Amino acid sequence: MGLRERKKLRTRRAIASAALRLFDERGFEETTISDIAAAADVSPRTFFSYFPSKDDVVFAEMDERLADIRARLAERPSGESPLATFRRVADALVEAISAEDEDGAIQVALIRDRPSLQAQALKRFADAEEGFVEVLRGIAPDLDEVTAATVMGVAFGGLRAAITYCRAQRYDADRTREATARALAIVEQVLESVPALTRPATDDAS
Amino acid sequence: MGLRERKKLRTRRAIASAALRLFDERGFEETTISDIAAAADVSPRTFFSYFPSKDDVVFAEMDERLADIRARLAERPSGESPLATFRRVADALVEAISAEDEDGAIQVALIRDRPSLQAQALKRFADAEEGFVEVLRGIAPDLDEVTAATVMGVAFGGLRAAITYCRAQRYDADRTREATARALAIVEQVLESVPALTRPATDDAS
DNA sequence: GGAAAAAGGTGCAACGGCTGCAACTTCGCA
DNA sequence: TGCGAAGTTGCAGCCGTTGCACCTTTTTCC
Repeated sequence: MGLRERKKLRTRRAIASAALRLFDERGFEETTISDIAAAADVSPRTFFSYFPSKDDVVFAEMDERLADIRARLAERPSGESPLATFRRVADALVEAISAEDEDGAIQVALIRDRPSLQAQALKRFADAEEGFVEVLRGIAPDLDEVTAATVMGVAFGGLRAAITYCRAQRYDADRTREATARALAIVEQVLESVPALTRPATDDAS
Repeated sequence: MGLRERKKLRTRRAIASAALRLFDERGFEETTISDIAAAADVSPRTFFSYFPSKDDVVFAEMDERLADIRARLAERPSGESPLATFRRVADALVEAISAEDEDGAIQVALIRDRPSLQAQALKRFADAEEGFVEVLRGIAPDLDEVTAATVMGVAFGGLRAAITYCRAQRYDADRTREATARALAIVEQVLESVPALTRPATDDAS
């Protein structure tokens, strides 16, 4: 990784953390792009070469983790059942959004309190779901498409609802893990009733 | 209903349909608030006393129907089981978003093709779900909260995924109804396995 | 090591969504 | 008929966002 890329990453992080800090101190709407740029020591114009919008900077970290998960979804051990794959992805998702550090906590509060950010968080979750549906279609091509979409909607819907609940209740990371584990137990019970999901996968190399 | 209110409603409809028509003709981003205002014969400033944002005009009709559904959710026949209530709400939801008229079709296409509008549609769906969770808490106070949220997430998640699929596939209203019926069958099978939902409701008058 | 090319940063100007404010007009009611 | 409330409008302004042209830094290739 060259000097250029390292510097870019550092700048990106600087902008994101400056933004989070300012959002926390004086509020999201009360912070302008100029403020963020000044705090991160770049020009306002430069902000937009790192993030496409002010909202997106809130999701900077989450997007990195989601990209990771998506990438790792491809490296599925051949023959693994869809259910097992889902379990892995679900665990990773829960970890991806558990706010351990200070920036994470600010981000969670921001999203919880702002409807427009909530909407964008939901969209990201839906996109993750869609990615999983694609994988599932590859694994179980005999499964009817509406059924596949519905079953994944059920799975991700349950998980999402549990996470949203934990956030609304201001659960910490530990209690969140505990609650989502219970939610996943319910969801998995559902998934186990779909035969196509528990089979070890046909594994055509499509 | 006085002259005043009738006139307001007429203006609201005029703005909404002018907007949809313009979005269809020249595109969403290419249409400005001024354009819409001119087409609806009001001042640009007035637009914002009817809709809080340009995006919201796309959801004008949907929001009316969702408000209806929410209102009717309160008039639940006493003793009806949560599952039966869900069925009613789900049917109403599917109807609420089935695009029968031309404006509806434009609206559906707009949302399908624009990520930011998709996000807002998801938010509306999530809000409907939340309303249902509140009702469920009233009906079945003995049901654990995480479980209640998860189960409703499962139900609405499945329904939402099916609807999204139909839209992506450009299904017409009939095929959408057929596909969502299948999705609902899957979802209801899940809900039937939760004892608290099939009981005719405790009906404390909370 | 140095020149050319590529990539990144910056300032400027502009557009458009959105808001507060202060008139002005219209409507409902007594 | 006249008064107060509600609705409409224009204005000025903030801010997010973008295209463009110019400059600086890094990389690449000889």
